[in-house]
Amino acid sequence: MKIKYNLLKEEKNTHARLGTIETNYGVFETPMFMPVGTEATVKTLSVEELKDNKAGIILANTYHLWLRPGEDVIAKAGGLHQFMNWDGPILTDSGGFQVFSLAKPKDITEEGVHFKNHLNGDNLLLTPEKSIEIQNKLDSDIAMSFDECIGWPADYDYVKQSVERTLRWAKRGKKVFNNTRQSLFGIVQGGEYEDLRKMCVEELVKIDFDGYSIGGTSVGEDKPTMYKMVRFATKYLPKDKVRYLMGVGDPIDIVENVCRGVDIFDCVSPTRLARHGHVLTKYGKINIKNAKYKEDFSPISEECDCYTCRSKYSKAYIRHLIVANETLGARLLSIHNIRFLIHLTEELREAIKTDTLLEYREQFIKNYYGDKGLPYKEEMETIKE
RNA sequence: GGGAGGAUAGCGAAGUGGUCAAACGCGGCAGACUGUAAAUCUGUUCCUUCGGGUUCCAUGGUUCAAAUCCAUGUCCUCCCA
Repeated sequence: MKIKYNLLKEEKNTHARLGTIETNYGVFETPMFMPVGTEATVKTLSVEELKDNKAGIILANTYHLWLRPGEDVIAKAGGLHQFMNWDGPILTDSGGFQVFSLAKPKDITEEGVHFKNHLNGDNLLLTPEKSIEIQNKLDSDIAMSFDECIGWPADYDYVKQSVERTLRWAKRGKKVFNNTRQSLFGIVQGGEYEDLRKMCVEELVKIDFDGYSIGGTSVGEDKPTMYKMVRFATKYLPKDKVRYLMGVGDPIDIVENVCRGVDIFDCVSPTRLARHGHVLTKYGKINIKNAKYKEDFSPISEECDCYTCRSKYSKAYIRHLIVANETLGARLLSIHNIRFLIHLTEELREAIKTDTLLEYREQFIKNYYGDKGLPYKEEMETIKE
């Protein structure tokens, strides 16, 4: 069956929504943070650890799995869930982000995108049809349309023609889509231009997708610009479908964008930061490699319920592991950071239930940024309007 | 006892008359990272009141100028007895 989004409640003072999503592999609540497992693994974590972290859904990447091990291998294994031993929901990204991170402007044509295989240099062509065909075989719960993710800043004319092409690609993908167990999402592009975001939403809704995501953010823009882009999309998106903000996972961005009506987030940052020794805490991000933690034998957080903190692994020990380049360090911090973001979404859900989201936001900012204050000028208008 | 080669910043190691406060690597200290070509990348690492000061085993010497040449000493490595 296709996924089913149930809107349970809208928060009184913001655009935040409480909901659930039913899938073939269980139900999860939204807002939700989705850990990224590009290569069919959330780096360093076992599926048991993901469950323990209460991950409702995870993400894998079409581009990477296409190159290695190949979608046919995964189909033979019985699909991605079987292959990676994960019995929860999976969303596959289409390869659209790799258009931004790997392709050059000249590689992007109406037909699709020419890549150099980053593993062996082969010339490859990924098209909207090919992306969907691969995702159908991977048998994820949610497939994404193949889009052009563009950087920021980008001028209006370029964004306009790019959005129009992304819409044509979305149509082409939908046309060949043929997996009845799977849902297909459309991606809202349009840069920072409200009329383009609006037009994109309207055209996507005409095509009719099972859910909608917001793309083209966290590509170099400042935070107020990102929040504006998000609001230019959520403002026009249908309320009965889920909204997924792609690639966003800075804690403050999750709080701000939940306030603006986003239901799902994904981001590589908790795992990447973990591998580099950065730790998310209620009182801000810390770099555990700093010399001041050398003899700090206390856990990262007394309040955190993640495996790492529950087990009382000390900062000094984790620091040692990271400095010594031991994989356990990356794993303990990945567990903690992912749990931190998922726990954050749990608290946001509570605040939505009790209509106290603005208060929660204010307290969160106070704790997380302390005296430094917000890293941007407050932009309350886009929460309210 | 004889011979040969060495001693350079926390460590390893370039440099063998001026362009040297001294390449590079490691280690140290810090920073970045947002749909993962990312266990990656960047900065910094003698002292400083940022004017400058003091360095290349030690001492003495040659020279306008020495990490670099000469003498002596100390220590290290290898070879022969």
